[in-house]
Amino acid sequence: EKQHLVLLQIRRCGCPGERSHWLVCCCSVEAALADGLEGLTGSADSLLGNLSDFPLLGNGFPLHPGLFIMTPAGVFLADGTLGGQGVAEQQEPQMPMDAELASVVGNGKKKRKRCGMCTPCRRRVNCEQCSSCRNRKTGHQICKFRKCEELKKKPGVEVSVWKFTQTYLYRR
DNA sequence: CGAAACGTTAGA
DNA sequence: TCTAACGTTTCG
Ligand SMILES: [Zn+2]
Ligand SMILES: [Zn+2]
Repeated sequence: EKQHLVLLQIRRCGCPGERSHWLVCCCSVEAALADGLEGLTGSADSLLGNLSDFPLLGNGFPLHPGLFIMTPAGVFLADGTLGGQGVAEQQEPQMPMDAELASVVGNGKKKRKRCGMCTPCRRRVNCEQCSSCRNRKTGHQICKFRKCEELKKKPGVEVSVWKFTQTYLYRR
């Protein structure tokens, strides 16, 4: 099924030495309404249907469909999906990062929490013999027998593809 | 590379 | 304010 998102801000990504791409910040309709974002009052339906709710869309951002790559660090427009519309000249490279943008971008870097369900998580006593236990003062690591199986995995960059249409994004 | 040390942050 | 412990940096 489709999941609609409210577009908060679009700006050029400031990655040094990289080809430029767009950073698209969005949030759920519910979150936008709860926050009372300027210009975003009313029902979800009216939000999604009205281009004037997204002023940045009228500021040179290409409206035709493109592919977006969602990562914990933000939403990126895949290279080569714009069909050469002079993207590079359309916006200042550095816009001030407001709180909204920072929270969206920062989500990917938040500290992960133990799952609480795996066998190590359910263990409640430190063994006091593993290297983590013995080295607790300087190591700051949980007992090796209590280390969550999920946290042992790489921070796993979850990437999914989103489709862009006139005024909203939806997940395929 | 893995392990240790360090810096940091979420929660109590 | 303190503790636990994740993420990052440094070490071997
Ligand atoms: Zn232990
Ligand atoms: Zn776990």
